[in-house]
Amino acid sequence: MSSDPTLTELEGAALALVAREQALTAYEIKEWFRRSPSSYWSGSAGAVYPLMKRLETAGLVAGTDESRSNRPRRVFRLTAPGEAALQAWLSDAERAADAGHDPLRTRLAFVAQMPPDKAKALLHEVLQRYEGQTSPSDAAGTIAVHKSWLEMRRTWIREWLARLD
Amino acid sequence: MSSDPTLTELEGAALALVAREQALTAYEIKEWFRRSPSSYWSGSAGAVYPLMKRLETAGLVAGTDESRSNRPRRVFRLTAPGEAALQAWLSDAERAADAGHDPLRTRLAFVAQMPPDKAKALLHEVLQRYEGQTSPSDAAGTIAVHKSWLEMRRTWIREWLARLD
DNA sequence: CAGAGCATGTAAGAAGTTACATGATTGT
DNA sequence: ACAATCATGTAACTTCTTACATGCTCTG
Repeated sequence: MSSDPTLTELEGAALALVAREQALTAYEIKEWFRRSPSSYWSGSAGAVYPLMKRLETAGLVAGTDESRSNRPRRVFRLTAPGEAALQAWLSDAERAADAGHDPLRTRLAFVAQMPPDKAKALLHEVLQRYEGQTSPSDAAGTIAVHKSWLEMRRTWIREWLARLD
Repeated sequence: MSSDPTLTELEGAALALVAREQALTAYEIKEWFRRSPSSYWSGSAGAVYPLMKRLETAGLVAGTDESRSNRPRRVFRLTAPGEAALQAWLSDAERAADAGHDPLRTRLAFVAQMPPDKAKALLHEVLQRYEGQTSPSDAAGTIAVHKSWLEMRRTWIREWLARLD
């Protein structure tokens, strides 16, 4: 940001959330990030409140004060420039094709530095942790993506377990 | 870091690289990160040189000055505590099970906010970009992981293309 | 009506990015 | 010998994290 129209991943996701729900407070957006299964979206107040201020300054969201008592309550809605920026961010194929950050993939890249039984134990434990995931209550589309992603990962891990034998 | 033994992902990967190659300079590590297919590992000097200094201060690598002329040249090797820290980092199942950061997954989570033809176009372009990837010259294990990861992703994307029809 | 925890922030610090500086080395 | 680029950093800035402050609102 900072007068550059390119959104960070956090900013883009926040914008997409506001678009989906029509109207959200910074707190609600923060909570969504916090509940997400990735620690990349840590959902800290120190990240989200300033982020929404940046988006508002950039004119991508409009905040209205909807306090119903003395406590301030700022509700954000998407603006027309915000909708355009969101579409550009969503359809950015270069970003979408990036390999991102994948702690398991990184460790597999160095699996030769581990004793084989430790490597297999690691993969088994990751599988178990995948099982233990409770699907967070969220929009149906988000849940479907996470479910199919988990399924893909399980297949991938089983393939590597077989390869390590 | 900062006297805490828990390594960041960048630190762990740097340590694993040093372990794999026996002896590396900060420059060589930086270049490895830069060539990686993920922009998460941007491979900037401003990240890697201070990082290696941190690892050395923490006693996880030992740097020796191997200048052969006036130019300084610092070569890092793994220490015994470094080996222990590396093994702990590699077999950290909690980190490995984290969903990490995945730009495509994030966009799919908000695919309902996109016009369907735009969504399909995005997935097709990501597939094309995957094709265009030249396998970076690196250790065989790293290449194998990236190849199988790409294959998994292609399958996943084709599944979503079918679902969007 | 007292305590828990909800909601809105801010402050200090960590870790990364881009951009620059500077000297060494290499190719022509 | 000159230019390109390799290699080693450093400086300023951005963004995120952790930790705190503060007042509101709900529940027993």
